[in-house]
Amino acid sequence: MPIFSKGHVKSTISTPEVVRQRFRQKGLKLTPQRYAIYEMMIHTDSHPTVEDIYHAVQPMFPMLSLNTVYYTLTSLKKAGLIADVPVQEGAARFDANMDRHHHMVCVGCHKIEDLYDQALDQLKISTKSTNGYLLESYRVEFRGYCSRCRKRQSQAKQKTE
Amino acid sequence: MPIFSKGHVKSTISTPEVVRQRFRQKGLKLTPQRYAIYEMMIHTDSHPTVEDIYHAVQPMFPMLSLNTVYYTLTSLKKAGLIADVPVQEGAARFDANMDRHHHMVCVGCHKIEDLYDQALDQLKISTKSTNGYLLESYRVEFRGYCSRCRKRQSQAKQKTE
DNA sequence: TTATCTGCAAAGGCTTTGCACGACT
DNA sequence: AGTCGTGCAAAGCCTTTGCAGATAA
Repeated sequence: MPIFSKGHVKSTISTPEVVRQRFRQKGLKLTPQRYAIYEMMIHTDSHPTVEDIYHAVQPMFPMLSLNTVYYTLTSLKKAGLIADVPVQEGAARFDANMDRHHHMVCVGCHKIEDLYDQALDQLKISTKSTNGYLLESYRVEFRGYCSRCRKRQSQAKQKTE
Repeated sequence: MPIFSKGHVKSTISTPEVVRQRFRQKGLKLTPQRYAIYEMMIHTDSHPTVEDIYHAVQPMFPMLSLNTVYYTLTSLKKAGLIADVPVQEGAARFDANMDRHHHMVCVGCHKIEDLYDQALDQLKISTKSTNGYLLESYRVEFRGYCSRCRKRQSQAKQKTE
């Protein structure tokens, strides 16, 4: 069963050596905590919060502090190994998937899923509209209801009918 | 001189009566503080933060509390009279321009400007990509450098050459 | 009159900062 | 050896909550 069923081939391969090299290349020291955090990030597409990451990694490092998670995420982000997910709902969310993609946010359960769409990757703005801006990047965020929340809604509706 | 030089005709007209009616329609009480806050919001396109609004209105109401600004903004948002600007940089930003539009964020000075572009208002996603989501809305955020920051950059570059 | 709004105060959540010890290169 | 990372603690910023008095409808 493919990890990505949507026709997207993940470009991020992570063996310990690859990770080690990637860190060295960016001038980042490779500590066990960092390795664990980065590994965890690579193997999820759930766009975890700092707390999520902390609770996922902490069992392996009982002494791990939240602070270190913050620090690590900041470092990884500066190095371009992860990105923060542009959603404004209290806690920040992070994403180790650096392939070009966009996001769908479920209004019901606040889940965030990746969206791959070629057309979205090629948006063009007429220079007339940009008011002198030199635009370098953009992101598209879709909002709606995920399949599970839709099911839940229609069931709740049936009951009241 | 037109307020909107980009071909956009502002649809929000605000006379005191219109505001009064709009509030009543939404079941909002029209207090002097609220009126002042909403008026201020309507007459700016700077996407102010709560603090910005507070400092703009406070001179007229020396007793005004930040709390009231928060409360008012929450009420106005629930009523659909304003929207929060989807940018995640510490403080929330608000916008009384409810016409369909998108935003350009300046990476240099963090200014936010409106972007009107018909093509952006008609994005379509193939249902194959949506993984069961029922998408209801979306927004596009562009990032880049505004004309002023571009000028500043090129000047700084000249000096070092 | 009554539900809402205001202002003050306090608490809450997320994040950053300071510092000394420890670890990676 | 020296720089960077870790953990603990404290502080910071933005926002929400609680409550009594005031006010718009």
